[in-house]
Amino acid sequence: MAIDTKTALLDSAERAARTLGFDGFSYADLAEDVGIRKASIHHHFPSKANLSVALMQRYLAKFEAVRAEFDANPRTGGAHLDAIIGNYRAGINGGKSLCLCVTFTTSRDSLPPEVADLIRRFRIMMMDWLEAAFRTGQGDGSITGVLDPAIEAAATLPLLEGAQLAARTQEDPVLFDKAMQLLKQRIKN
Amino acid sequence: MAIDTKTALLDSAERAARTLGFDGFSYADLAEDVGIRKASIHHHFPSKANLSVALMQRYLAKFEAVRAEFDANPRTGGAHLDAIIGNYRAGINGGKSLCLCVTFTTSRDSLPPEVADLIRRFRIMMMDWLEAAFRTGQGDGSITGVLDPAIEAAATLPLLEGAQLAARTQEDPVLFDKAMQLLKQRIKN
DNA sequence: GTCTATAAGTCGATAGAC
DNA sequence: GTCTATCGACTTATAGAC
Repeated sequence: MAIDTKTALLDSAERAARTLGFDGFSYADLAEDVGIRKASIHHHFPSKANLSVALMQRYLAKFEAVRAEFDANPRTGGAHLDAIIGNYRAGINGGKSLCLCVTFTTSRDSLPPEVADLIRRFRIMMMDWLEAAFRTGQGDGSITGVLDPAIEAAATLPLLEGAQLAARTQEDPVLFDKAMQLLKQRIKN
Repeated sequence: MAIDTKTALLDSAERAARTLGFDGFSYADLAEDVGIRKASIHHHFPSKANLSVALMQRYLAKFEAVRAEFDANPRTGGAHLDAIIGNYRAGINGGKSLCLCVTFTTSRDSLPPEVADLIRRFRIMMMDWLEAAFRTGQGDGSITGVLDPAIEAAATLPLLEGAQLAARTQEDPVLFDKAMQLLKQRIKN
């Protein structure tokens, strides 16, 4: 899957962080998973704090790209909202995984301030995408009952993250779907 | 504040877990906070796994009592929903803290299965309270736009937990309030 | 019930050879 | 860029005196 060692390490660390939390895995775990010695990891990521920043940078960049690609063609607001929900649904991985923002938030104080800032930027980006989706959906009729797109977005991002948590508590993606049911009913594509 | 050492340890551990995550504090931290030696903690809680179960048991019992007390007198559905939102709002502690269920969920796999079961019971209790609130509010007109109380509850619990996360990301309780704005607008007390 | 002392292991991180 | 070897700090946990 991974072309180079650095990418393999990021992949392994992201998987571990989203499943066990950032304090729940060690360089020894990564070393075993990737197949190198743990001292070698320090060549790519001098410190674990450094690794946490790299993880969050890549995560933000990935979802900025996802959004940009989806924005390339014109869509209904409902289609945008559906796509965002789909991304969060895919992120739970059968109820075993959470958004990196969620796991990092629980250990916020042990992480470098740069991570908190990247999470803030991720949330602004996602909130902006959601607000645009609701505004478009309000205009084209693809989302019902929209009064204020900004207020809708401010409620929807927490709902998406909370729905991932719900699924994770019982390792059951159905709990994610139940949490999203009310919102999904409002999409008329 | 705490009468006995065991309670003081539970208080300290709960504060630490909700702020730093369960993997983010050690017996040494508790010892310093409570003012005893770390070996003495093992007399009250033989292992850290044991402590995690005790924390979750007390947390569940506390909120079952909160609900029972609030249920003692008849109220509108809107008043119930308001009370639940108020409890979660109080739990964020200025944006520094999360619900124990949320922090424990991120380190789910490192905790004893009993904890996962207690979280499940906590969620069932809270979901039941929410559903009753929406059902009552549907009947007495204190909550607008309720079609299916069960579906509303399934979306609201994740929203409450997600709103806590939002506030925690930037240590700003206003983000909790913004997340709850849409729901709060529907309460007509 | 709290203490001192200590075990046995893991943690992130470094030095230096290849 | 990966390795072996090792460091010092920290982790949970135990034994046994008081």
